[in-house]
Amino acid sequence: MLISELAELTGVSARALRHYEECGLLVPARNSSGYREYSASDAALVARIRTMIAAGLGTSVIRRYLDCARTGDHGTFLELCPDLRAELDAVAGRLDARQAELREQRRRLSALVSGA
Amino acid sequence: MLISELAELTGVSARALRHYEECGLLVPARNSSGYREYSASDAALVARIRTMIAAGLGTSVIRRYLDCARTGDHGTFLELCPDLRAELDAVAGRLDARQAELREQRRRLSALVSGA
DNA sequence: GTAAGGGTTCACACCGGCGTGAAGGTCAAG
DNA sequence: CTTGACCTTCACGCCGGTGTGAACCCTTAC
Repeated sequence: MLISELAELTGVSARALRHYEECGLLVPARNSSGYREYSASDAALVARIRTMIAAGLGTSVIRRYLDCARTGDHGTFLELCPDLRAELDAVAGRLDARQAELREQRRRLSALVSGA
Repeated sequence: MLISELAELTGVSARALRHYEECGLLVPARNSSGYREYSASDAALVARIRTMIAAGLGTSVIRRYLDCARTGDHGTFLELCPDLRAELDAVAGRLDARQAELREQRRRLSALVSGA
């Protein structure tokens, strides 16, 4: 299918799909006219990518994640990529830090509004 | 005092002080050579600005906040600027929303790490 | 032939506080 | 006069997923 079809099917913009290709997340075949030709299974891949983006992962981490998944289809593939595990932990740490930071900001803001 | 003195006194970089001037937060006098000339009371103002930045306020909101404070030195000046109150509430809302979003991201990430 | 509606590849805009040069003026000290 | 440590005003870089044109090619229908 062409890019606009996959876009409508997944609810992701064509621009985003091209972006995913730029990042090496989802590289479709090309037909004789140079048009991107997606397979039916790509819709599921897009869904996985969206989930990971929604989890706060950057495209570079997602790429490594997907590479892990591709090379380790059998069993718990995460064990095959210890670096990835560390990377995910790092992301989690950053999320937690940002969360704590936001809590602190919120506290200061409340102090300003009430006590100003 | 000159900019580097205020910078050292407050622990804020000279670049940041120039940035605050750009944003209209702290506009110092100039001496005959064009050098910024800060007054002693500016140190306290810088501290207030830092507090507000730490509370998640952007420079434009801080500017309005300071203008309010300047025009309403007597009494509870926040009442003089109902728009400002609304703006602070809006900022608080955005902080809360971002916080909820981060919590959701964190949840999804945990699901990915454990359940992948 | 041509208009319409796909597709393609750049490449800038965003958001924002500040780091970080670059190019050049000012001034006290040697 | 010169060195050096200040100061000044630009102005780009960051961080990154995506919106939004611009300029141009493919294909189908009239």
